[in-house]
Amino acid sequence: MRFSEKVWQLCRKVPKGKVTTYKEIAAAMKTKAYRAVGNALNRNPMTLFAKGSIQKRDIVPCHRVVGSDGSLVGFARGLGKKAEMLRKEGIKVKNNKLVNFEEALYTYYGKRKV
DNA sequence: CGCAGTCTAGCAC
DNA sequence: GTGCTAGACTGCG
Repeated sequence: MRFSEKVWQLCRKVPKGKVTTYKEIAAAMKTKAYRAVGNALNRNPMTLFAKGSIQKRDIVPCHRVVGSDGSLVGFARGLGKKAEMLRKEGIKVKNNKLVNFEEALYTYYGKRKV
């Protein structure tokens, strides 16, 4: 479970109006299981995991997590919903893809130089 | 476009 | 308790 918890915390670290990628999260935890990251986000956070450092009030904003391409991959609630939420946060989405992706991209390493 | 790599969670035995 | 399958992904051919 440690894995999932870490994923959620990293997700919560993402400020509003910003997004992150599975790759970044996985890299932040020194892993390469991008799939496992998404998997953890998919199953656990939605069910509210009030345990340990995780606060039930602070659910994981899984909608702020996008693919490495800045595309709205996955999301069981519906990509359209995800896009809408992101747009409300100030992130522009076009055709299930982030317009200002790199602009709104939040990295745990500080910065990412193109 | 299709296959391989990586990790966790769930189900079956 | 151990083993196999499936999955919100990514990278290479």
